[in-house]
Parts: sequence; structure tokens; C-alpha cells
Amino acid sequence: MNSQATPHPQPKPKAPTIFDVAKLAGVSIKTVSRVINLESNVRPSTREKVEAAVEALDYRPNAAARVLSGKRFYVIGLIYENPNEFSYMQKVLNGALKACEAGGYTLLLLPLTLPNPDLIDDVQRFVSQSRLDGVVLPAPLGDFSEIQRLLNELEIPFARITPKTGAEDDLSVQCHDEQASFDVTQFLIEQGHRRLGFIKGDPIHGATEHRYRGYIRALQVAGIGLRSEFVRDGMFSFESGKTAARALLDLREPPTAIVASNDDMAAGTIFEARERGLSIPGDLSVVGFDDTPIASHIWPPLTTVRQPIVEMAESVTSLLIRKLKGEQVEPLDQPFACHVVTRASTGERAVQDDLE
Amino acid sequence: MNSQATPHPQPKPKAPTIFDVAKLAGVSIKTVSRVINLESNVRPSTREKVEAAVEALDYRPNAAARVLSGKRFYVIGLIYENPNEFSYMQKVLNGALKACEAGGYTLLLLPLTLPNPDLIDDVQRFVSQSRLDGVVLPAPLGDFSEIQRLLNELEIPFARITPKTGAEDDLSVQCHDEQASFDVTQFLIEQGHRRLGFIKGDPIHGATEHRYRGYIRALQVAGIGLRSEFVRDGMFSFESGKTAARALLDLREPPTAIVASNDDMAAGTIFEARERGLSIPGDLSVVGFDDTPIASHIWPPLTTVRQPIVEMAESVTSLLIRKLKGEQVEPLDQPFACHVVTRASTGERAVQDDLE
DNA sequence: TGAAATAATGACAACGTTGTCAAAACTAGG
DNA sequence: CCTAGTTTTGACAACGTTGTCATTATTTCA
Repeated sequence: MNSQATPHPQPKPKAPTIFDVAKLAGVSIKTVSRVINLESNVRPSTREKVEAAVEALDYRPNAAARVLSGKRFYVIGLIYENPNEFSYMQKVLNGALKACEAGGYTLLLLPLTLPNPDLIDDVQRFVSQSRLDGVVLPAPLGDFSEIQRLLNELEIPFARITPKTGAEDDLSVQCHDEQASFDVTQFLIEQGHRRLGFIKGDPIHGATEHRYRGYIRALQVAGIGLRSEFVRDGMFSFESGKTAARALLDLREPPTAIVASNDDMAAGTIFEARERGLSIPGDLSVVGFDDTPIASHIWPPLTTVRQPIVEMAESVTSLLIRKLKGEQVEPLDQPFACHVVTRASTGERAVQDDLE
Repeated sequence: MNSQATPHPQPKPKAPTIFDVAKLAGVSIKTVSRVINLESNVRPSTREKVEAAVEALDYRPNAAARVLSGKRFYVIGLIYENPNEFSYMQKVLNGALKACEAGGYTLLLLPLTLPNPDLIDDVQRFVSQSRLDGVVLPAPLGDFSEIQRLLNELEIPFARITPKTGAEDDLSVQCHDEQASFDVTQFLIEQGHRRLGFIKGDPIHGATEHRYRGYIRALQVAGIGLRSEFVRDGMFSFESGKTAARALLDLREPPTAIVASNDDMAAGTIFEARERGLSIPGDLSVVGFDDTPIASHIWPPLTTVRQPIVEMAESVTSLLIRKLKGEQVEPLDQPFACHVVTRASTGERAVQDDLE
């Protein structure tokens, strides 16, 4: 295993340090430190000299020395539920990674399995062992008050991706979940559907409530009464969608369209419908939420709602980083917009069958 | 934003340092250092004293100081292709994370988009900026010789997850891809199928070749001739599977079963078949590879091959860590086993239609 | 023009560990 | 019991940065 005593012709050029930069720029190391940390009270001409030297040497501050000396770790933790269907988390991960790279931070991962009786201990251990400056909490963890309380106690700033907004200085991003649900329901109504089923998501997710509200509002606006037998509980899983769909399709007067609170449950719905020999969208229109890969890979492909998850994650992470850098940050004033992606799982309802 | 000059009643208890441990144990800091780094030449009685002190204070070495002082970074990079379908990478991620946690290492992520003309530059930058000790390369990056060459030049050890084994001291894990493909093909043959289509994967992946070979071997063993019109190229994507299936089903004498080199392409095959009104498995049996979530979420659910990806990733990462710690590590002598997961997309072929 | 206020810069300690090398404590052999 | 060799331990520098505080340069104002 490389036991050959290979002579090193070039003894591996050592990375330049702050001293090298200081010498080249003709200033003290402290001044270099000020420039690279964007501190004030540096004469523009000095700044330029230092920047030129940094450039010339391709200098990068040594992260370890920085951490050891300073009070920051330049590390952000991403704590998430490790799901079966990773496409949401993949997007969150990509967005957070992007923001961290831009801000010079490192992203550390803590996947959790829920339900977890040791949740708080696990988070506690992660946060203290990994020496984090801040934490990003995607849904549904962002809604867990225990975690928020713990992080507040430890005085660790955090940012959440969740439909539920919190206190004044709370860092979180939302998207127009309620509106999207309204839009997709209205879309079905415009296609002539009057008997509209709804499958709720896992109540632990804030989005569940919002999506349900959008459905209700669309019914109200269209003057369609809410029928409780058309609303079923689900858990965001394929199986739960299948079960809920079974109940809906077993009704004496089943819905002609079903709004499932995510794509997995919509896939379950389609699965159940096909097992019964129903044609989609001929006999039943189905819509989902999230535009996960499965939405376009089942037959028929799903009409669904796409959210800008990557952008949301990136945005909230960079907000967190700016807060960590001491900037005064305002919470985002506007939720991100979602939009309906129309595919083959929905279609016109020829007969106005609600008048029978 | 917390502008209230809140007095700190408990001024945040500082974490214990190696000095605290040394004092409590009645030894020098160097001896403590020896104990926590498992160095030799420490008297057992001394070791115990130190371990007790570490325990009592709940001491954890400061990572930054360690890095700054020593020659290691305690960081492993995971470089991967950022795919549409993340389920393979999710498993790799989980396995690598687990091994890193066990070994006291931190895992850093570099997602890449392929094809990427700046591939080498991106990797180069990541490796040098992030100060890594080692790198894990899941498929297909593990087969990219440019990356291997770069890492060798930089003298950064790496471990690969790929079916292709390399040099003697190469660190990599395999699973029995060829055997699994053989098994699943044989399974179809046992069900009476004689006209067996095959959809190849992306040639950039080592698995593509191995899976194809297993198919061929199963045909040979069964005494079935290889018909070139039954073998189609694919790219592991849903679309490419759909296209290949179209070609196969357009044949005057189409196959009665199709082996797709992954689940996405199998889903595409099912999609295409259903569009033509074919019944599955009545008219056509379909199998996939990988047991991704989609395999169980389409209708009918897919017979597929499950690989122990999490274990493979964990195992190869911990091998890498042991190598980094200076241990003499032997490459794994045995590939991991895969197994066939039987679901509803395959069925008996009643008529022996190859004799017509 | 001079004094006071402010801005810019620098000297040096501190951060918590590991590496180097020397010293001390043991062990074995005569 | 002494000596040489070996094992165990410790003192201290080094790692590369930021924080603190003192010093110097510049600006402002009377």
C-alpha cells in the first residue's frame, strides 16, 4: 500500500497563509483579516492592495484556524426527516447547499426517523457536537415546537421552511399553498366537476391545513356545498392515499374528481382506481401536489402543483446566513408562488351530474 | 433583534478542554491526547484514569484545534451526480453518513450535473477548498478515470461504489449485478417466457454492462438464442425506457417479457404498454432493477432487484476511514448479494409461444 | 494652527489541539 | 545493585486565524 518510499520531487506546495498575503500587500496580518472579513475602517486603497495580493496568491483563509480563533463555526445544520420519497428533501438540500456555498458556510446533515422518542436528545447532541452556528428546519420539523424551544435555549438561530409563520423576527419561508390548492380545485370545477373528493395530508405538516383550506374556499366560491363524506384523512403515503381513495370510491355516489394533498397519495388513488377498472380521467380525475418524479412517471401522468422548493430553501438559508453574519434581516414579505402543472390525469366532465 | 441588554445569569458554560481533562486525571495534556487518539505506549492504569476524566467531564476534542494542529481534516467528500431520481443517492448518503458518524468524520457534499465540461475543475476546487482527507465516489462517477487520475495526483485517497473493480489496492464495493440480472431473467424463463426483451442502461454506468451479461448468460443456460432485435439501448430514464419499449412492442413478434435495466425504464415500459391497451402481466411481464419507490407505486407494482446500497455505501466509507486512520485495509473479498423482489408485474406465460 | 475627535493600522495574545523531542520511569541482564 | 535499553510521560512550539487594545494617521472644528 504505497510502501515504496516514493521521493517527493515537489514537496507539495503549502497553501499561502495570511502572513504571505500581508507581506505581499505590505500591511499587517490584522489588516488582511479585516479585508477578507469585510470589516469597516479600511482605506479603499489599502483594501485594493490586499485584494490584489489575495488574488495573486489565490489565498483562502484556513477554516480551522478561523473557527479556533473566532466565535463562529461557519457551519449550518440541516435537520430533516429522512423520508421514503426524497424528492422534496433533495430540492431542499440543493437549495441549502447552494446558499451555503455562496456564503462560505459548510452544510452538515442530520437525518431523523420519525416518530422518534429521542428526537430532542438527537438534535441536542447534533447541535452541540457539530458546533453549529445555525440550523435549517424543513417541513415538517419546522413546526415542531420542542425543537424550536431547544434551539432557542441553546441560542442557536434557525430558519424554517413551513407554511406556518411564527413570531415577528422568525425566519421562515412560505409558498402560496392555500392559493395553489384553491387554483387546482377551481381548475377541476371549471372542467365541470361538482363532486370533488379531498384527501388530507399528515396533520403534522403545516401544509395539510393550508391545502385543505384552499379546497374549501374554491368550493365556497363556486357555491358548492362541502360534503364531509368527500373529505378523507391521509398521511402523505402511497398506502394512505390508496385507502382514502377506496373509501371515496366505495361511496354510493362517488366523487368524479379527487384532490390528493400530495403526489404519492394521488398515485395511490390512481392505483386504486385502476384496480377497479376505472378509466382516468374518463371516470375519475385526479390531482396531486409537489410535482415529484412519480407524477410524470405513472400512467396517466398527474396534474399537480409545483412549488419552487429549491428557491425557497436557498432563500431561507441565505437569510439565515446573513443573520449569522450580523446583518439585520427582515422576514420575507411575500410567499413564493406555486403553479398548476396540467397533465393527463384530469379531464372535462361531460355530464353535469350534480343536478341529478 | 434581542437588542435588550439581557444579562446572562449563567454565562454559558464553556466546553471542557484537554487541560481540564489533564488536570482532573493528574497527567499532562499530551497524555490525554494519546489516550483519545488511541496511541500506543500508554500504561493501562493511566489510560483508565484519563478515560474516567473524559467521561466525567463529557469531554469532546475541539475539531478545529485538532485540524489546525494535526495533518488531518476529519472530512470526507461525497461527490455525486445530482439525479432526477434520488433514491439511489439517498441510500448512498445514508450509508456514508452513518459510517462518518461512527468514525468521527464529517461528510461534505458535492452534487454535480452531468454532462459537465468543467467536471475536473469543479472537483479540483471542491477538494482543495474543502480540505478533504478522502472522497467517496458512487456510480457512475466512480468509473470516471479523469476523476481518479486527479485524486491520485492530489494524493487524496478515494473509495468507489461501482461494479468495475480496479487495481490491487483499489477501494471499492460491488454487488452481484450480473448474478441478479441472471436470476431475474431466469425467473422469467421459469415462468414460461421465451421471447425476452432487454433494455440496456446508460453506458456510462458500469452496471449497464454487467446487467446485460447476466441476461445473456441466463438465455444461454436456458438454450434460448440471443435475438438482437430484442435488445435495445436505454439511458436509465423513464423516457428512454418508453422509447425502447415502443420499439420492442412494434416488432412483428414482440417479446412477452421485458427486462429493463432499472425501475424508471421499467415504468416507462409499463406506461407504453398501457397506452397500447396491453394488460400486465397478461400480455407482457416487466421487471426492473433497484427497487426504487416508484417500483411499488405504479400499477401493477414492479418485480425488481433490490441491492443493499445503504450497506454498500456504509461499508466502503468505513473502509476509507480506516485507511485514512493508517490501518492496513484489504479490499472487500466478496460482492454484496442482491435479491429479486417479486411483485405483480410478472406472471406465468400460459402458451409456449416460442415454438410457433 | 492646534487640539480634539475619529479613522486606520498594527502588535500580540488567545483559541485547543498534535508533533517533536527530551526527560523520567521502568525492565532486563550481568 | 548497576547499566543499558525500552517504555512511558511531559514541556513546549506550532498550526493560522480573530479579538483586544494600543498606536499612528487623518480629519474636523474652533
